[in-house]
Amino acid sequence: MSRGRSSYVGAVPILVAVDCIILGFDHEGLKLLLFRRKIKPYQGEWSTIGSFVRPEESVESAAARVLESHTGLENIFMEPLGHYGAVDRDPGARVISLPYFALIRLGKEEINTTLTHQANWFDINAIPPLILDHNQMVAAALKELRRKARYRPIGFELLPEKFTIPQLQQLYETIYNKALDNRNFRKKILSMKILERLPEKDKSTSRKGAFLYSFIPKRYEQMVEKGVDFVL
Amino acid sequence: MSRGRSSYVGAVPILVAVDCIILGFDHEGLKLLLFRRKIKPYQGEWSTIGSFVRPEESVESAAARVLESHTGLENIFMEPLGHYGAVDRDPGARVISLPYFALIRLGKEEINTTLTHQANWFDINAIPPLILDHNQMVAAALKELRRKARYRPIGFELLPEKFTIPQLQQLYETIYNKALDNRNFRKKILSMKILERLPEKDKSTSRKGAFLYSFIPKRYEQMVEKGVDFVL
DNA sequence: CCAAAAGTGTTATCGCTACACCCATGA
DNA sequence: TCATGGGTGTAGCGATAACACTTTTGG
Repeated sequence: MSRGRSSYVGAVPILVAVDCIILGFDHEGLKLLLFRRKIKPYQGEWSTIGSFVRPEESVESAAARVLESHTGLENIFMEPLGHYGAVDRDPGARVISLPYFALIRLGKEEINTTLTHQANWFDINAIPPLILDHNQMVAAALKELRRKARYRPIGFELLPEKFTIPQLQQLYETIYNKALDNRNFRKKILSMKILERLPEKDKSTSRKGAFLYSFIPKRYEQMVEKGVDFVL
Repeated sequence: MSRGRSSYVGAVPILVAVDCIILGFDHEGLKLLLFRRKIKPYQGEWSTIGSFVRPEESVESAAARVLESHTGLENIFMEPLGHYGAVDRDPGARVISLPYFALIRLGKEEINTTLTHQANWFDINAIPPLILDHNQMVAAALKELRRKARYRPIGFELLPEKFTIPQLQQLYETIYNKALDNRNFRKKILSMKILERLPEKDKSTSRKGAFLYSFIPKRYEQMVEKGVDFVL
């Protein structure tokens, strides 16, 4: 009982890390942000980005700190993704990892800020071998993304504020890896009444131009609450 | 670098606990298994059952150990349920908790074995105040159970091997807290083709008797994989 | 005027919902 | 014989899936 405030005599503390699986979407498809590891073991290899949880911060703020310090982004959609707790998963020490999965809106700016720290966006279908069990974590994140996309509208997190319906369709097609009928897609997404059509058009991808839409936050939230079976 | 095999200098280890949220189902409804806490602080108060993760065991096996040592049950359906990592959640020490949610089949035997350790089954609608953030964990477990029940067949975990359709319907009614039409329920569940009708009847609840069914494991697994929107 | 992407309707089918009565049996 | 829970069918409606052509406009 001589170890400060702890009354849990005999319990052995363990290193706890958070790892961020950062996904983004742009015209080329779904991307994963990876980093060259800065410490040993496995220094220099590709890895998701993580950090040990510090005594004075919550697990959640550790994850936010990691994301912010490597991308400059704050208030990002993040969600815990289980835990990895095998005894020998990390040869450097016994470490329990709590991965978070983050969805970010890809614009040109974000990509630049990250290129500074030995970072790179990888196409989701061409992920290199990663250290430890990180490939597993990425696979879990992808599975979770697909699950999520099915049961709730997604897009607020992965699309810019204004987007076109073809863009949204492309996002779903990328996630499901499957072509969708554009008439039915439009019908279904519009019938949810979570989109507001703006007066502007995006002419960057066609001569005709596609109308821009934005999510109606209130209705979007209602849909998330209620749950939707968005099989396409 | 004098602390053994760790190459993670400066990282501060933290106590990690697992907590088991144990749910069961019987003729009276959905139940939660709670225990009187054996250690300080909060000794004697109602709590889910937990333990610190030991250096030589994985997180998962810690959860299995806790469940086994308090109920005698092995090979139970258990699933991690996020994590609780606020700095001051436990006044005894900085502890990160990794709750697991377990579903067990309630028979008379199980109840007896647990009554020895200051344990009690509580109706899910009458949970007493629990220590720390355990009420939150229980609420999360319930929410997860409802979510699960909607998106995949459930029942393998909560029902005995042989069960009747009225029993299964009652399980869903309890989970959703909502009455269901028995014709439609039957139609839907049978159309999934995951049930096999046995030649026997259970006569314990009616003079006529209800046919016993069992799940067809293979088809059940397929359904779980594929996902179902089981809104009733 | 043409290439390229955006946008638009209809029909057939399927699954869901709502709803009420007969059946089997033990006491 | 009667009380109790178990078991069954159908019709209407709404959602989904399949399917091809017109519109716009910059070059």
